Amino acid sequence: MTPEELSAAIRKALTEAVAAGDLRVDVPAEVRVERPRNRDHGDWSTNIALQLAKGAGMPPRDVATALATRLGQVPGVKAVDIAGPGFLNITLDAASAGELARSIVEAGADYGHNDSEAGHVINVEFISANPTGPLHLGHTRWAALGDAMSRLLKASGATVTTEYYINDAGAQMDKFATSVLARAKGEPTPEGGYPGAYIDDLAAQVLAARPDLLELPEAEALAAAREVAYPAQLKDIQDTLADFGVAFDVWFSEAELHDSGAVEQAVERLRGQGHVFDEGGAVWLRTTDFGDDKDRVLVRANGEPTYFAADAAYYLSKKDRGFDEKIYLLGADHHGYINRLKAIAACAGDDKAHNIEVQIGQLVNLGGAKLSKRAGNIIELRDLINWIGTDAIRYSLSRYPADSPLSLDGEELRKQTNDNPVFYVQYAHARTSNVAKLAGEDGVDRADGFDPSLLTDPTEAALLAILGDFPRVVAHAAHLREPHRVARYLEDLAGHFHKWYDTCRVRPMTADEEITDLHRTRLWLNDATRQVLANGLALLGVSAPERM
RNA sequence: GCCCCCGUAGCUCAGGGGAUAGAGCACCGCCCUCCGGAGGCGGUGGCGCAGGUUCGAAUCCUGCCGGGGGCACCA
Repeated sequence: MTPEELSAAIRKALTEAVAAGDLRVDVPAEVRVERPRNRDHGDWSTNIALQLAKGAGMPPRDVATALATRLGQVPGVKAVDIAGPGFLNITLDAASAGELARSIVEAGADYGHNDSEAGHVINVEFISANPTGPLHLGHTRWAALGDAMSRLLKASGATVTTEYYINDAGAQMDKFATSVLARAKGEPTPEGGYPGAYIDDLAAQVLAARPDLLELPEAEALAAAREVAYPAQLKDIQDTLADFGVAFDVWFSEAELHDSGAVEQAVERLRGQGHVFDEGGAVWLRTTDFGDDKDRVLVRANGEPTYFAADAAYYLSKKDRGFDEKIYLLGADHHGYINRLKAIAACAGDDKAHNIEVQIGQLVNLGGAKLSKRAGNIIELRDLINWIGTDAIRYSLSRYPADSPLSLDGEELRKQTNDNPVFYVQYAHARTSNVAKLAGEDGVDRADGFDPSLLTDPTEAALLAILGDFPRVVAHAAHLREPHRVARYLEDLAGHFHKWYDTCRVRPMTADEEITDLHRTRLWLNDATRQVLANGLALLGVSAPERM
């Protein structure tokens, strides 16, 4: 019996109790069952009686009693206890609970997938770093979390497009080209330009591609520098992300928004919506109508569109491309953008509570990292991958919510020990893999038998319960956009597996020992655990090694 | 000044109104004739402060204290 089935059974019991006149309440659409912290409280528990007591005008324990007698009759339910103020603690038959092991193995990589976000068409934009330098630590948190979040939403049935907005227009690109050209000429980095040895590398590439560079007129030289350096830098970003396991569906160019006229069109569309006004020679968007603390300029008095105008055009592009929900994952330094971005949505006629969602990732502090001379005393993602490894970085960043400031220690993350939760989880997966491999060599074959009533050990009930919780965890994490819940779940699961492993042997002890259904059934449970560990790690973009 | 995030064990952090507040590390004890000891079992130790809402608050509200971040016709 899965928790979903149990939840349905409780609803049915409620409906029957109401029909019989034992209770007078509205039956809620959904009844939540949860795994109690304390195993003495059964396999599953629900506080539904406490929640309904007020509406029913009865003491919670009386509501619980009315439900408990009916629930006790349900096949697969072994015991129902009323505890504390009115909790219902439910224990399942071993046979009923154990069926789950087989259904997980049969579902395979699909186990955990659910339809809680079905019908949602979502655009997830993250990182969107300027292509004027390498990715660094500041981008890495959202690289890990944004990618995991997208995977979670897909697994929960949403239609998801991931997108990287390339800020390849405007003053910072001019500064970038100027910096590269200066270094190509052997001149010092201009005031306010981009420092760092990577600029020298780009300058060398420009000179290699355009040996005539230094003879060109200034404007042409600048254009040439940009033509070579920009794609090279963008490719560096793309290659680094590929190595980090992050693949974007769309790389969206800001310059194209300008070149195609989309920015001017956006201004006119917003004007048509009635939220644009002219003042002091500039064109403004009245974002204060929708919660912003001041109105924003779209077109400067000198005729140049602002960055904000491109933001508006970009939002409209997302809207036009059919994305009902637009998720923006931004760094902490962008928190001032929340209100103005939401105001764009509202000015465009959208619902700023539904069509746009902005999340702010707080800063990560990494101890022990060497700063990059190449990029000018920042911590480069490329260096992090080489130093710590993709799995450890992604996992470490994925196990904390984005909105909490975070301090990590690089040397700890390098350790292949328990200081490092990623190894705890991966090790559990490697163990399940090894057990499966050795059991196969022993001649234990799942196909020869499955008798879940044999899974009577308390560690087996606990393991089955947490395995059954996985789809709910995925759905919940997707709904809240909180991938860290999956990581925490995996650590919990790994712990339950290790306890079971220590208590219950899967394989025969000796070659002479007869292979029984107990061996086979435990192998089903081992393999179900392995599957869930693998599925969970996949959602985080972390590998599930068979050997470590 | 105004706005946002965060204050939970010695450290890094979970905990979205419920039962005795959890995990890893650190520290102190145990457990391999047994599938990987990168494991398991036990112990020490905590909700910044003050009010409020509630049958019930780490969780929701208000104020204060402390840490981080943000205010633009920059990008």
